[in-house]
Amino acid sequence: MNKTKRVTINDIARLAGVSKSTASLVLNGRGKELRVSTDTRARVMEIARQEHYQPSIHARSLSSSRSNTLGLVVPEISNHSFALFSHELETLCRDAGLQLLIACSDENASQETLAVNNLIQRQVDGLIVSSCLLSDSEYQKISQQLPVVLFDRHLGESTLPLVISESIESTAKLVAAVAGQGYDEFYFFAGPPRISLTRDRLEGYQRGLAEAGLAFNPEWIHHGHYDARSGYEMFSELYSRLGRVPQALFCASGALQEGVLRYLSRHDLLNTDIHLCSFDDHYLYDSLSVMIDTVVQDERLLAWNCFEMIFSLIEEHKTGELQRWLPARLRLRHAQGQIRH
Amino acid sequence: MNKTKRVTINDIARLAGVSKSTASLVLNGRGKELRVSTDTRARVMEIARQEHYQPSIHARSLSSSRSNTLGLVVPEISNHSFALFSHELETLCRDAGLQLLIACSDENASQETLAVNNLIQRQVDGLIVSSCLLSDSEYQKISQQLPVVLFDRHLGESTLPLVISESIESTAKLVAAVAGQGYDEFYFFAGPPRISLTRDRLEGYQRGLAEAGLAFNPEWIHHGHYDARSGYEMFSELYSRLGRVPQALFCASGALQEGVLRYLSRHDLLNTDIHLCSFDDHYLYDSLSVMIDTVVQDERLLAWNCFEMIFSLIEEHKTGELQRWLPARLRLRHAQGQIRH
DNA sequence: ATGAAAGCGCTAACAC
DNA sequence: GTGTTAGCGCTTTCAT
Repeated sequence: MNKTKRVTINDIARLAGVSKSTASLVLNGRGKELRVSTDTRARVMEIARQEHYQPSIHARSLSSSRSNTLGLVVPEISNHSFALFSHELETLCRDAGLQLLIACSDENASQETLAVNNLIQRQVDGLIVSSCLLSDSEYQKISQQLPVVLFDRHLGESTLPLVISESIESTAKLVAAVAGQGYDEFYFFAGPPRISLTRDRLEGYQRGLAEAGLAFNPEWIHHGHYDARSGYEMFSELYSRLGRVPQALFCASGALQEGVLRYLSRHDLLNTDIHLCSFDDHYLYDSLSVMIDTVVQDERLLAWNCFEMIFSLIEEHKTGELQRWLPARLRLRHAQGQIRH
Repeated sequence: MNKTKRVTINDIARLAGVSKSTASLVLNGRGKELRVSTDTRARVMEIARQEHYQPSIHARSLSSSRSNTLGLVVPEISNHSFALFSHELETLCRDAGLQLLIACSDENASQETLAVNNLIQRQVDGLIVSSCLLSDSEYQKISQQLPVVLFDRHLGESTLPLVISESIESTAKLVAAVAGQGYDEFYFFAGPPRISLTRDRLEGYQRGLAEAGLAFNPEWIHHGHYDARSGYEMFSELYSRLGRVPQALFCASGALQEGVLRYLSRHDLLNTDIHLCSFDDHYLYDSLSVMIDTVVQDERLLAWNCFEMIFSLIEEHKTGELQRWLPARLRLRHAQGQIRH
């Protein structure tokens, strides 16, 4: 690697026979309003083009103390919902001339802290986080230094800016719709009990049961982690305890549902009578032999709101409501099937 | 946002009563070998901790002309294979103290160029790209300035470092296995004809047909783009032309297969007699009512090889083979089904 | 064992 | 209209 030396603004200025600052103005497109002559502008631009001048973001960030960079922390980029969200956000950023830095916490608190610190070192202009921490105190502190928007999960009663799908009500509706079909058991798989995500979905689930008039049984509740392995294990354990598949099961996340599906397909259980439902949809669910009723989040809408919020925070615009609960849809495949036939 | 002023190395030095350079040495863990007294070291570290000192990456990159940053360009992060790959690569980078910058080209040449330039401006220490360009000349030029590793797709006969799944042979095997089951038509969906990805898979497909003794018919070949919409449309067009589903169909990518599945499920065609096969696997395929035979790429292996290669290129280690064709597996679900029952 | 000073590439206030 | 200059925060010689 014989890295050829970088072309700097100094080189351009020298070659164009102007000063650094003039070159800087022109190259930043602000030559016009600042009365640089048309000649000079053309000359500088031309030389820059010829020399393939690439401004150094680092030098720029250093002196302007803006990095034109946004940080995103998600639990897992390979989770389909987060992938869709990230993709959308990346597009929005790119169109706005910002670079998105994506980091994964792998659903792990200390890794999350590491990732966040790393992003701060890189002087991101704003931070968007789907956090797996229990308290918002860390982010409360950070948000004194730079705009922070929490998304997907709220941290306790945090007052920080937040974008999230409404989940209690939608879960309740989903669960009520399913429970109303006359089952006498209805299991619930979720991650750690203390995080808000779990609590909300649990609350929705209980409300749903109540609405449908199914008496709640605490033994139906299972807690693990928000990953496929955990879903697999919880189901495995449940299956061997019951000696059969449960009548109905709600998974609080797509990852858990994934684990359950893996178990079912490996054990040739896909055609048994189990009513699955879950938070988070997947396009392939439409093609499954087993039908899954879901709460569908709108990742584009989430991304758009996050972006809009962080952007106005950064630009210090006054902005609307700083905590937004966005609507989620239900996708009831069983019901649809019933109507069809 | 009253951004409280950033804590710099100057502040630390002042508070610790030492000079900038001493502080720098200590904070970079090189205090020991450079004979800074244990006292001083402890004092500096302690103060840095108290003040939550976060070094500025930009300042550091500016003076050291290394950014500890790697750039990744993929067509679509929301594509499951790329998501898995990115996740894996992100983990490897993080563990090595590097930040991964992910950009999407959306399968679009000019967007790809934009993304790459952007990453170069940010002074990435290396670039990993799954390119949708036709020629490698752009990357040939770039690679004179910084290490570039192409992955997932090769550009013509490019001699640039490359990590890719072997696809001709594996496609041939897959297609032969399917075609050997006595169909008399076997369609082929792919993206643009000129890119190597398409050409390889087409070659594999034709070889497979030949092996199975099925005479190739050019009308079976359909070209579109590598996205789900295109798969949907090609299938739609084919279906209405034939007036029925084709007997067998190979999709050259997971995205195309996605589009086909969407069409099938929307038109209630999932239980018809169609033999699907595709490049790229998905865990949910195990749970589908329609069985799909696939070529399975090993994203972890790909990521690991890319990382290893770019890393040694950056560090200027001598390294092994610079073009690696990694093995891909077959996942034959139909055959498995047949064995089972 | 520690400090002073130059310089990385760029921006922006202020001269001229 | 254009140039001068002083930083931005850090690394890295070279002195002491």
